[in-house]
Amino acid sequence: MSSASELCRILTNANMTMYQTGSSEPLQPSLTTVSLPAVGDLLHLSDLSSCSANILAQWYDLNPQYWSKQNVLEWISFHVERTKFDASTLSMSYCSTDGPTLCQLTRDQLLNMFGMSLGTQLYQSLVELKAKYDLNETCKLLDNFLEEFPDFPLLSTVEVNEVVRDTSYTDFSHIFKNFENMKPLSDNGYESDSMHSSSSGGMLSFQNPSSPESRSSESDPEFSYPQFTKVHIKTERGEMKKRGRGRPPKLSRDPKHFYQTSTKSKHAPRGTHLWEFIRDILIHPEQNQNQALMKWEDRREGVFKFLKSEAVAQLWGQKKKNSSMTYEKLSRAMRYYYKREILDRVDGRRLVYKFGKNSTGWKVEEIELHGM
DNA sequence: AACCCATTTCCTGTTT
DNA sequence: GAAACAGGAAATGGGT
Repeated sequence: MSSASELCRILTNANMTMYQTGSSEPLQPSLTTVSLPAVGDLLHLSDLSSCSANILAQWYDLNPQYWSKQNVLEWISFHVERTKFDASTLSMSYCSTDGPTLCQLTRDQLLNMFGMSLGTQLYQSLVELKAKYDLNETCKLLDNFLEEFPDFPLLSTVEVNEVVRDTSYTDFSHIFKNFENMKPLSDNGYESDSMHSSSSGGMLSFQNPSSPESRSSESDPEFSYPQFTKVHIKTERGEMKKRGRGRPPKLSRDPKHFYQTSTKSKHAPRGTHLWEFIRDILIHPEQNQNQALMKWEDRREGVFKFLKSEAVAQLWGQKKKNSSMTYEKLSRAMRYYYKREILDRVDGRRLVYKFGKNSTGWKVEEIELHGM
């Protein structure tokens, strides 16, 4: 195989790995701009960019493909605690499984087994972890390639970041940007199956899940903010001054809960605004686990309706890592879109909205044109 | 650091 | 009366 086709194959595989989910906005870095971190740093980088960097669990440092049953169990336990999932509702019929079997499960299978909330969480985590190790392997291939073809002409177009190759580097932001963009999940978290389905019937066990209460969620920096009630916030702030209107500070900013996060990517995934999230639910209804969350009222006109408003809000909250999202709050954001003409008002019809002239990507022709 | 943007949060009042 | 809708006000947090 020629060096050019070899490089092409490596990058194609990498792209397929990272974009296989058909995200609505796959920010595809071009060959001319992609920054390639040195292989030796890759795992480290993905650790840093992962929100679970502080979890030194064995499973976290291992490709899911190689997980033992115990690793799988630890991983599930971790997510049960993280989502404060009521473990007692889990069916014990899901017997133990090892990593290879787990990796064969489809998203639907996971959702069937663990439900919408935990299932989605597990699926996302699994896809991310798989991608993390797949990316690592891709870079190994690339490093080998670079050694083998040091004078490959296309290399002048590839930006290999020297700062990263230098162990004294300090700034990862540019890499995080790329890595963030390369996230395997579609932004909405209900992407089509990227884990190939196979025979396995999805046998997972939950022998001894630690109860959700047994440990504080502080173990996960990303989910370190406990659920405070309105009362709590009011009391806490009321001592300083009367709780004004507006948004209270996020607890994750509290240093007590925000330890060791200086290396974590500080920005939420970009590129998906609320209206895009809504649009994607509408144009990919098959990705909602047969939940009819929304529907078109008038496809041509862009009129749509929320069927399960709170479920959509929860999904939006999940995406924004905000478990307290509600339809009431989501709808306020929707109403702000009227002024910007991203949405047009639909009077007199509850839960019905209409895309405006400043929204894109929802028209049938657009979708067909761009293969969305 | 300061500013902007896109929300998020809260709230009061109105409509369905 | 409950659920939505409206929209003001203020706050957050990522990005520049």
